[in-house]
Amino acid sequence: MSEKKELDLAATFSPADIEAPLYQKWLDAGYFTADATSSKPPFTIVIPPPNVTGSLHIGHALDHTLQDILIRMKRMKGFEALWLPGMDHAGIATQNVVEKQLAAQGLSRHDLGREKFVEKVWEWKAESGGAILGQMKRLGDSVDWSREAFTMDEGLSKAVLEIFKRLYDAGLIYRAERIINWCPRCLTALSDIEVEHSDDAGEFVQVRYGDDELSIVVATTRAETMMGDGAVAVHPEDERYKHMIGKSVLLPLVNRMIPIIADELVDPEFGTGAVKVTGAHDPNDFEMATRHGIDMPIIMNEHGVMANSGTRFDGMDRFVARKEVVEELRAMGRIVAEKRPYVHAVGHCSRCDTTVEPRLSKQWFVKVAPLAKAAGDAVRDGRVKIEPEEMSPRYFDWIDNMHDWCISRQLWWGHRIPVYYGPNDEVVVCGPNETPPAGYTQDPDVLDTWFSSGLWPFSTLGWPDAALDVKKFYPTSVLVTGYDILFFWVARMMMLGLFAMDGVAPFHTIALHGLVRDRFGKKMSKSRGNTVDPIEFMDKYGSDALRFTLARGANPGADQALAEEWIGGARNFATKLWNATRFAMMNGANINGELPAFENLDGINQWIITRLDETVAEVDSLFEKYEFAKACELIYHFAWDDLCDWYLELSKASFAAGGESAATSARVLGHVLDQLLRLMHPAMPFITEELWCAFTGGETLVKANWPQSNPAQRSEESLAVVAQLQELVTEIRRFRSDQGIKTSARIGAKFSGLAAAGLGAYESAVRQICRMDPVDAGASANISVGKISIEFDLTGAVDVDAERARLTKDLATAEKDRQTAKVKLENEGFMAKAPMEVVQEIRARLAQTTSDIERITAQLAALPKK
RNA sequence: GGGCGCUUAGCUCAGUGGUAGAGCGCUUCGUUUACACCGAAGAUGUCGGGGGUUCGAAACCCUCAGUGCCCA
Repeated sequence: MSEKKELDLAATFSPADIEAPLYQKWLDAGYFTADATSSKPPFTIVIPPPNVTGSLHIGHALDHTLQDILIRMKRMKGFEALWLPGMDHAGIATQNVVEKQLAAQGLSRHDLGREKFVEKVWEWKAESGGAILGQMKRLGDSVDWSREAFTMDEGLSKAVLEIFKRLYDAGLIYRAERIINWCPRCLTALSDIEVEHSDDAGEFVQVRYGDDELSIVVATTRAETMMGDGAVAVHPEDERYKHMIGKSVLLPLVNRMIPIIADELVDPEFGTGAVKVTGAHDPNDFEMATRHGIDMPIIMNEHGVMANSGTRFDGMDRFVARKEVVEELRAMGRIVAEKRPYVHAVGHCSRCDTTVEPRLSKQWFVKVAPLAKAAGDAVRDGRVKIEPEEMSPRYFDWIDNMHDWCISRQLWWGHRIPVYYGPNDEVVVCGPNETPPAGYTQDPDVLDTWFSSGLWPFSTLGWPDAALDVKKFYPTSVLVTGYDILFFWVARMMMLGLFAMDGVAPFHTIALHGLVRDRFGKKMSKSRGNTVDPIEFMDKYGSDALRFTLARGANPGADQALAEEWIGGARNFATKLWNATRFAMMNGANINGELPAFENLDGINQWIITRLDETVAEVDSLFEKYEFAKACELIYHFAWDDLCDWYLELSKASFAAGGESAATSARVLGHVLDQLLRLMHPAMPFITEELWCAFTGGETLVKANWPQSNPAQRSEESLAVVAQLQELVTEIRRFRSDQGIKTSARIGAKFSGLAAAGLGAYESAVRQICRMDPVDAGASANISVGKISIEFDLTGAVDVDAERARLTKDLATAEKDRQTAKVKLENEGFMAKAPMEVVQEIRARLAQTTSDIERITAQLAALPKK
């Protein structure tokens, strides 16, 4: 006998009451702490480290939810699951924030000095980083806090020194004078990828260089840089200019003679076909100037202010100078044509949006060719898979065409470059535990943040020391991140990981998700004012609801839209589950003892177990394929439709009957609920834990076994039985609805043909769900469903018109379907070429619709005439 | 300029050859001791346009038109 449990579950699920205590329970129990000495197979995810000065936005919530789903599932599957949390020091961004704080007090970092300033940044890191940790806990992230890492930690900094030294020794790091992207506001070099191009309105002017003797018209968008011109270049085959090649022209304003050179890089179709060559301020010009040995005077200072040009423009901002230069040239009659606005691509600093100034400068670079080749090959030969695969062309485009990587930054916050210069320009690179010779001074610059985050999958595990963690958990299993940082971060980890770890890639799968957008699919941005706060949503609907909404929208590599009411929908789902569990507990659902033998169960019980098994198998396979949206969709429909709408309703008669039938249903329901809660736990950890513990008395779902499919416990027949029951019940409900009979009203009805249809055993279930009492005679209306007919004893008048309208509509549908099937079967091509099972299906459809038509026609005829 | 996507119900999106789907929204009815954060019933689509392949196309091919992203 099943005993009824005392219910200690409130009628409505209140996330706020359970979430924080449950998270604390998990922490106290140490469930998330991975054991490097375990014999279990490892499953590792390193978190994409959020920027320490930021806060988690909705995109992080998505990213973390997906990782937590994988980690929790693998942990339940018996893996030694490690989800390693941490943060990134985010050089420029963080330094900017702290400098802004200082500026509010009227101070600059130079007022403090390097050491004091860095101290300040650490203080800010402690404050800001703490907020992020709190947010992660709210989300329920099952990360191993004992291994929390920060890119500026001692161990991770050691990894930076080690890898720098190794790369340098391998000839893959070098120092050179090159054109780099310079941000005149951040006062630092930037890598290509930290520059964002946008189409801006500029100007395009054609300027006559030269004098009476020889002149040539060049086209430019940056007139102010003419002070730094070293030559004029034309295409070698350009007939217009061929005769000028090798001669010199007068550079106006500066009054210097510069040569006319020929270079294939010049596009004769563009502008006038003649371009100025400003080697120190343009990457293409730099290439040409280098090839031809042309002077490259630097005519701007680090702030983007004209300097050392020897003209009156010195001291002017570059944009002011541009205007003034054009004005003066115009006054001189040297402007041949002007186009304004001229829309062209202009680079901006990705951190502060200042227009980037290409600048000749001595910097440290990583020679990427061999690293990028290895990183590309790892994906090409299948050692690393990109999910979804359609994203890999982007990866190849990027990695196969990468320029050398400028890694020095003129900042104070970051890993200081471990290079020391001697009195005679000797260069010494120091690895960990190495000290430079006396009298050497260290390079003042720091390294690009991505240099250290590129080491993340192994620096966090204790590398370069022979740490237990590296052995156990490297390579990591899967990297989950947004496609927007495929180049920034993922490519870097691939290159540095393969280099440092002897060709072993840092992960076997890169699972990419998309961006979270607003309800209309528009990108979220502060300027649009359509950003949302994940914490606010968690406060209102609970973490589980937010997580489920995000996971349910996460199709691989695709952006997803998000609207608040959809989170409300997920909250409703949580409440539904809550109440289903309450119902189950009220009716004695349990997991005590063996499940009754499958073959002894009735169709309804077999059916729900079959459906459960199908769902378990499919959800498992979908999660393994990073198909989060589809997996969640299946869970949702199994729980709500199959379990709540049908199984619970169909079982009510059984529970009401008591005795053995109630006991069996209680045991089956207990099993299904137990397994379902396990299956849902990775996506909705809080509510499932709360319900499961209350219901089973168990300790935790975190460490519970993941449901396993058992195809032996499936019955095709039960699927057919319940499909028939559903059709029957739906037809009766439709009749009741059409007749305006309240759902709550009990009516008399008599079945015939139930046994013949194989549903004899389920009469009480149908009566319960349709609220129909047995009655012998006195039928005032009847309907039929297949071979079954139901006579209703309606006290009031039957609404004949409503009934006729419905039957007429059904008849039309059936006739249309029958016609479609008939046309197909009469089509010789179809009969000759369509596969057997398709033909069979259409034949069955023809038979079905034919009998439907007969039945409906008879019912219509039996209706009282008006 | 190059590359990659997308266009399916009012909105956001699934759906890779066999009678068009989901969530939210909408209409009607309803407090039946799990649940009104609910239940039942219902309406809604020339699957962007045009060609082609096929017995059969939302799906495959071509083309046009919109639109988004990445790179230059």
